Amino acid sequence: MFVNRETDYAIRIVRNLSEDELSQIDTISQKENISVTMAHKVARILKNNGVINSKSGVNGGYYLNKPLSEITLFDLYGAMNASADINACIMDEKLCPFAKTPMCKVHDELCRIQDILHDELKKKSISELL
Amino acid sequence: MFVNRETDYAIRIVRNLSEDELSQIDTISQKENISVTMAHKVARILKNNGVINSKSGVNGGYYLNKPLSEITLFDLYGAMNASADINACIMDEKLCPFAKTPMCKVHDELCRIQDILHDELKKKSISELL
DNA sequence: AAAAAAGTATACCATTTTGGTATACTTTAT
DNA sequence: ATAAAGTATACCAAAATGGTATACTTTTTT
Repeated sequence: MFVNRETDYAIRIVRNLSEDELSQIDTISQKENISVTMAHKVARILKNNGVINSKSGVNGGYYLNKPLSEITLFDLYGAMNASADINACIMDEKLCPFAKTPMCKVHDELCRIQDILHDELKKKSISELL
Repeated sequence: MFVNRETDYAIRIVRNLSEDELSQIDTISQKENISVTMAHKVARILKNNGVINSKSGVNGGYYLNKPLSEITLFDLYGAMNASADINACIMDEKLCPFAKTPMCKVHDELCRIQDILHDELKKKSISELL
């Protein structure tokens, strides 16, 4: 599946955050029906990849550094997945016997479709998914 | 990866077939740099899913029932993958806690993007990838 | 200082998917 | 009969997926 479970959870967690207040994982996990341990895991990954921020301790929680309207599906996809490429030959040309000489039409076409897909993921901000 | 190795092989195998002549796996596997056992495996899957046809025995081989220009990337993707859905919540609404009541914007948006992706896969015929 | 709330880190687990190979057929033209 | 070609089944190792468990550290409040 292109969008795996953790990426799905990431979207639903982030749409509960804002710049001006701290939100707790416990609350979000209830609201979005995600197990609390899984929600912790996903939030930590998002933080380690710079998509969200946090404050530890009592009254702590997660928050955003920029408005929700400036975070896209592509940002979340990138944070949760090793690669956003749709085919291995795009990521690693060694896998494509025709990458260079003279040229692989399959590779070209998949690149084109990937661009369209990425554009769509970039177009949509998470604030539009509330 | 959205397009896995076997699906990639499927595209490169099919683009070597035609309606009017029989092509042998051995030849194709050399031409496309795919191991002969893997090429056999993929060809068999394609045949079992009705995308290509074959004739056994000496001078046998694989062939097409309709022109290459009428076979799309979507056809091959469908034959090689259990589902063409980009998110589990699209395939199985039980996985989406908000599928129905009242409605999940994430689900809706992913459906929209999936439609765009599928349209692109349907637009392109394999004859354009020679 | 102690307790409580909240995030952080690491590690582990079972299951499924992926990518691939091996072996042994069956079918058909020569 | 033989050889060429597709067909079927089964197996395998490695990686990805989806998830849990345990044990921190950090910070506020009392």
